Amino acid sequence: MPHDLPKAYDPTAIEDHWAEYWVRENLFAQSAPDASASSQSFTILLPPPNVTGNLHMGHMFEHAESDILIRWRRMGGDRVLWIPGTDHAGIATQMLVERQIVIEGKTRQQMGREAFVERVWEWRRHYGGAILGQMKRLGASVDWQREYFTMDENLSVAVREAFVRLHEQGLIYRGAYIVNWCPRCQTAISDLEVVHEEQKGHLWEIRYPVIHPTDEDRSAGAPVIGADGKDSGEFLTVATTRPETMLGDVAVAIHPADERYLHLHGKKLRLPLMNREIPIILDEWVSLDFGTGAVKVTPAHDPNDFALGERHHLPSINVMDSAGLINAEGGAYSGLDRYQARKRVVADLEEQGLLAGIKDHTNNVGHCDRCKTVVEPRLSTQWFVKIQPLADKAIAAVKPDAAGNKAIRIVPQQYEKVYLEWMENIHDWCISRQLWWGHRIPAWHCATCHKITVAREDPTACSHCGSEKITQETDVLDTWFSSGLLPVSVFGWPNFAGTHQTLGAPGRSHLGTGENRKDRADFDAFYPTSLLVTGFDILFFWVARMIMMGCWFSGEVPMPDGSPRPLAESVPFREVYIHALVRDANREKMSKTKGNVVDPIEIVKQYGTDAVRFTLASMASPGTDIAFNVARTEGYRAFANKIWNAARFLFMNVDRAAEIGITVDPAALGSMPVVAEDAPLEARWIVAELHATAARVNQSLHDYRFDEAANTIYQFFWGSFCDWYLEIVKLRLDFSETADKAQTKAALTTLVSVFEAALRLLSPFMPFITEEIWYALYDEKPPAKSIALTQYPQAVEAATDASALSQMALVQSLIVEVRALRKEIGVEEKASTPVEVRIDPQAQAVIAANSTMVERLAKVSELRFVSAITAGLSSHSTPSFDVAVIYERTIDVAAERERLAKDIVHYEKGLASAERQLGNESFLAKAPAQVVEGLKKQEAETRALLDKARSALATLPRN
RNA sequence: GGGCGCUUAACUCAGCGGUAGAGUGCCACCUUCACACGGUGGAAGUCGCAGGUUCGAAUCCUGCAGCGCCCA
Repeated sequence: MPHDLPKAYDPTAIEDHWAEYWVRENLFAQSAPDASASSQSFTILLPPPNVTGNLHMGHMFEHAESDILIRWRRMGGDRVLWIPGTDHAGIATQMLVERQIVIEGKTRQQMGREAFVERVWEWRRHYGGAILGQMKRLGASVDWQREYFTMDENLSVAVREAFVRLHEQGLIYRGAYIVNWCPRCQTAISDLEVVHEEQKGHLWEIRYPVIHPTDEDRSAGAPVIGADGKDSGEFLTVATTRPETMLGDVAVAIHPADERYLHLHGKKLRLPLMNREIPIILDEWVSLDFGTGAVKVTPAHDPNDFALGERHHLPSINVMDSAGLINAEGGAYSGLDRYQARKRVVADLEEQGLLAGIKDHTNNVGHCDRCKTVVEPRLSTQWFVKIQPLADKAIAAVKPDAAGNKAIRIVPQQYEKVYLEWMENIHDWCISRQLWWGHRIPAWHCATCHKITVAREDPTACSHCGSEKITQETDVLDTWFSSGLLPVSVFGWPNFAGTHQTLGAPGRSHLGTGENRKDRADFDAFYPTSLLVTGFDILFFWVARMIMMGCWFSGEVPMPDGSPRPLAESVPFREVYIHALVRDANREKMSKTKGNVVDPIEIVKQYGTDAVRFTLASMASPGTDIAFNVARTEGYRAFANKIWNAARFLFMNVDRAAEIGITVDPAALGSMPVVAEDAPLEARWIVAELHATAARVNQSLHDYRFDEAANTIYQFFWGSFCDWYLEIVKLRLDFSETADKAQTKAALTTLVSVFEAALRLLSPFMPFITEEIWYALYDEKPPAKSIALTQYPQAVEAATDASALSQMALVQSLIVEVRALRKEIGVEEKASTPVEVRIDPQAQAVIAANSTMVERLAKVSELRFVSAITAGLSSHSTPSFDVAVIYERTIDVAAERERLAKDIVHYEKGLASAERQLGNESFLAKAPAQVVEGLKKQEAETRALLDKARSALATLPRN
């Protein structure tokens, strides 16, 4: 029998083996069921990690939680599917490869688009998706056969179909707007890719000379305050944090009600440095309090100014090129970098006496999330999705309906508000990126009629004028455009029948052929997915986009029976579980710059995957970030070791039993253990505890309380099973000639079956060690290919043995008191002593029936039941009994006196509190009866204990 | 500026209306034939502060202080 396990558990010795085995055997692959299948499906789509990324603690945490849920559901009998994959991460990947080729002395421009993209593919084939390899090592029970990549052919088809369809629906437009522009990456980026950081800067106050009205103005009836074309000698002072943008100013705005400037209504200003006349405009958006109350308007370089410009029909003057250099529109400053230009502009203004002041000012400066370059708001032509129609559905999906039902439940619920807040204030989505790596926009510009052709198949001629002079749009789509589609695209959309038609004609007849049904079998079986597990920082990234796009496009796919798909069935997932953030031991956010990043793989190497998973699970309480501390992991490595050694103990006994012909019936394993009514107390107790534990764990997991579930199992395994049950069962495992073989066999059966069930209970949390021991338990010939494919323990109501629980509690209490007494009076560890016990008859029967337990676990040589404690130097009292240890040794009277005095204070306090409440009529009148009863009982018990402690103190010898 | 969260034993966190809990750490003793990644026992908290509601508050409400996050 290969039961000879090493004395200490070494995770590194087994984990690689099982990780490889699980992948090799494709144990977690899942296919669409045939029509007769009755099991419920439980599906999770992995929020796609960045293909350039490496696994960090946050991933490991997210994957641990997902895997626990997935393994738990799988063992619970659901048809489980967890789909892994990666995101092509446009900017990040392009940057990474660009850096590589720079080292080789090349630029992507030199290489050309096609060669560069091929180079990126090459990179991705060799190095991409390191995270997935790490997931394999960590045992994530995903279906590797379904691994996706957002640039895959089938997913690209989905992206193209989605774009074309939105375009057909009038929801995609192209226009010039202010976008966040990264001068380093040379592309537009989304609001969410901009990281704001507070920076100390300045607020420059600049005087703009007020000029006299021209003839033209005068003829229009404007007030006259001086000679034509000359400065009036008056200035309007504006405040700005970016003085260089004044080169592109087209107006200055003031609040119409601002009394300081009433006389300037209708006037013009001369823009310093550029000598351009610009109007003073009135707009209520201007804040009276900020700066001077006058705002320079630069529509091409600020989103608010752009909006102002639109309202007031002002031109936009773009003074900067894509690299952040001042262009020809910037006159004398042309060619300067934006910061050089800032210095020069300020210096020149000062020289001309137009700088009114410089104030310190802390402002939030946007940086590119990828390269940390300061983002420049820039006017450029981009592609947008008109988001409101999509957002409306996405709001409806999360908001409770009239009956209080939600198509998507967000857990914890507080994030629902955050989501709705964001979704209700959403802006049109800029989906174009000036990159080469990504899904190229399927639009063609016509050189003849200048119109745009958008098509599913690459066109050869303009759809408007037929000209063949067409060129494809160079921009690619935002990565999230493709990741947002994943919930539908991974299940085959739109590559099944009934989707190549426009809205308004949802097919019902497309399901007629068997082939079509097969095409969409995955979709029918797994959409909507059950759950998305992700961090709150992703709420607006994938979660929001998946909901918008999932609802939009799946809504067009009829239900399997041909009926229209309701909202509740068109959502991409039914629940979103938002997990906490993992921080370092000092609660600091982990970051490369701070150097406090904990590499999960390193920790795993030291402590084992199971211990790290268990740490993460046990700390995953809702609403609190995890301060990852290896001290906890050390504790759970010890836990793994404890289980390991419990297994060794078990195997040792199984082997010894086998020698005298006692074996455990395999039929006793694999389900929930039950026990005969006349079985020994510890057997009835441990089985009852197991059922209670299973019930609690299932409930906790159902509530996403990973911490409760983990701690419950920990308590059971270590506290109940190892500390008590194993110690007691040693009494029953008699392998001698004279042994009662039936008793030994029964004990062994309970021992093994409870342990086996406990392994299954623990398996989702610690898949490696449980797999290893489970195989050993079955002598390497288990009834399934993996413990992960067995049944999860489910509590049976009838197994709730309250009397076993209370009787065992009594026995445990007596043992604990005797042990404490022995310590107090200094009994040597090895010595056994008689004890006196004063106890009521009913409880005495319980103790008497289990006397061997007490004798063995408390080192008692003789149990003497008495009507009052008569012997012994020291006694302990509990509400159930008094107990004294008989031992001939002088006790430390002073210490004993101190202990008793302390007890007395404690009891007095408790008694006073109880009496105060019981003396309160309104308490008696208003508190529930059971609370009053409980308090009365407690009062009586405390009083008795107090009396006993007092008399014990009085009888102590004087010294 | 708007919103959210946190403050409980030395540390990390549960508990969220009925006389304070866990893990780690700490102290003492113990190498007992599963385990020293162990066993046994023990010490340790006026539950951030101030009001209020309640028979009763760590738990509900209000204010304050400190810490953190998100959005603008």
